[in-house]
Amino acid sequence: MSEEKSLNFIEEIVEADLAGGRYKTIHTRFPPEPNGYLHIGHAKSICLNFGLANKYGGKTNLRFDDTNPVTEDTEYVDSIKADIKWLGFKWSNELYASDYFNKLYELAIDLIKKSLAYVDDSTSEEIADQKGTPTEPGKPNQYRNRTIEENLDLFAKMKAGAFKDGAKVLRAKIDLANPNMHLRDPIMYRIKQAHHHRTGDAWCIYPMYDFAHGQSDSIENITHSVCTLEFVPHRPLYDWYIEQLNIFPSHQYEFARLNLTYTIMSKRKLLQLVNEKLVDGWNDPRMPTIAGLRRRGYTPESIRMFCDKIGVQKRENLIDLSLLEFCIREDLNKNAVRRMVVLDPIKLVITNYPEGHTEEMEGENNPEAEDGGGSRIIPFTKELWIEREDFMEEPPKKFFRLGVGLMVRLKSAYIVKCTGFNKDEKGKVTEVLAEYFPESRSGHDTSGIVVKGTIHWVSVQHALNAEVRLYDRLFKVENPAVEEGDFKDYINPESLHVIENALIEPDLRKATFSERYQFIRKGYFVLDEDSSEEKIVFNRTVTLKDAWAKETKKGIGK
RNA sequence: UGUUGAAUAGUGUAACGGUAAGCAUACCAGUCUUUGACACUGGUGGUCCAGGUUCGAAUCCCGGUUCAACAACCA
Repeated sequence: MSEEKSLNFIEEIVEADLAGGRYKTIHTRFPPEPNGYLHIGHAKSICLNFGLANKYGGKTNLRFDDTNPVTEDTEYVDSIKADIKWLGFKWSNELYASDYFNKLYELAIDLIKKSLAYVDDSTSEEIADQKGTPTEPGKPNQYRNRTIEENLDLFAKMKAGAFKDGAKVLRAKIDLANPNMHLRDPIMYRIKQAHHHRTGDAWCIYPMYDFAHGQSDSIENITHSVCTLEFVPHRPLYDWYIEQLNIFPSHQYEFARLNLTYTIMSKRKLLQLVNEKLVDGWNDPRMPTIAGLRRRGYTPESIRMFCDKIGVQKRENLIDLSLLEFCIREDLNKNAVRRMVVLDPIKLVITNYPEGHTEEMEGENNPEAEDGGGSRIIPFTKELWIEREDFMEEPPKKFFRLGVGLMVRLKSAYIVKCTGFNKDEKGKVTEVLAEYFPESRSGHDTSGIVVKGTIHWVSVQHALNAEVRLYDRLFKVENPAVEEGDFKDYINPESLHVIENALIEPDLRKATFSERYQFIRKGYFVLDEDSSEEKIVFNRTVTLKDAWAKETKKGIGK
């Protein structure tokens, strides 16, 4: 019945490898460097790596690529683990590149003994100079001819701490004229007198990415080492080390990283936003981090759905934020509890309703659920808060809300007809007057009146206060990464709008962190971690689609 | 001026020499509606360019164009 879903190119490779007997089972890994929080781009990689193993019955390791002690920290290790779990994936082994420091050191010695590595005393500038350019070959220096014995001795001294940072490096002896810059005697080890978050002060030499990653893959018997496109030029080096070392042949495959409109995906830039306090930490709800999306109210299901929809390919891409928004709406429409909240209130007085009387209205929790998701009680009284934008003194045609003479249904309650309004001395409307039709009560409507519009409301007497944070896109341009100048100049100054005193229906007092809410006609919301007994805080995850807003925008355009 | 990779509706992604080039989203129009939501219906819109091979090309070959990555003691 179900349509055959086509495979992505990596799945095709895996199926061919399995079918051809190259491997009996596959083994992938997710290898973050613990120097920042995971973002939605990592989610793509996580879904791919874990998804591959899940689909083909293999395993996925979580391996921290912690070979640079100066940028890494256990705070990041912890957040990364929490985020992967939250996304719904389980790793087979929790491993660290630093687990392999001894092994890697031995492999380096092996290369020295094979005359394939040497200690170089040049400064980083000298090395850069001698490397040439992509169009000009590099030149060897005097250190390239050191004897095996001398190299062995020097490398041992490097490890023992005999030299200062930068004084010497260990380099692979490959080909200074290779058109691929990565093969021009790449650095394998550098000296860093730095404290490592796991190995402490045991080491003062640390392997470079290229001398650690492939070997770590190999040690773990990773069959398919999947990474992003910028590592394509590293692949010959990845293969070279494995071949010269004669170790398990892991293979590297590359896919295009995720780019999303109106945001940035560079860890370096995200860190900058955090450090310069342009956002409220790594988990600011405007951040594209997993922690930020979680706080914003995104669900793991919605992010997985998104990753599934964007596919996996080798071409550069820039995905519409609207696709991510579609995914969360899709999920939340089915699962969010409906509640009424007035963000920008104006009072509605029902002049023919008895003073001091309260009626208990029943409102279904979720019309998308089979049974309506159950229901809750909503108190109805003579004075209600409604949304200021739901009343107009001079309503345009097709305005299905309130204006003198117009009728609407108050959601889950009565139909009312607007009879007038009052203004203050400045001309601002202070209250809207209406009459209700007693026989139009929701569920028992015998009035025969048909209205086009339904609006939400909250009883003045029963409403509670809450802070509501409305989030919008972090940047005002589609692709801040390619704009001229500083990316921070393109931050959207209106990315956060705080409503201090929104009026929420009383049932929301029971709001929980795990529940998701749809504030009827306003959007999807989630309780924020800043909430306390005294103060309720909601974050807007995403708005509802709003055809009327488009309509009015078009009107303005004319 | 080098190497490597990539070009299919606005965006993303299928089609593996034989489909009227499919799907999703976005957009437009309409139906429905006690959420101007959801749901449903219809629509606009595409193979980077030029040659060649072939009965037949998005797909193979050949030029060209455009974009991206690569010259960190970062990963």
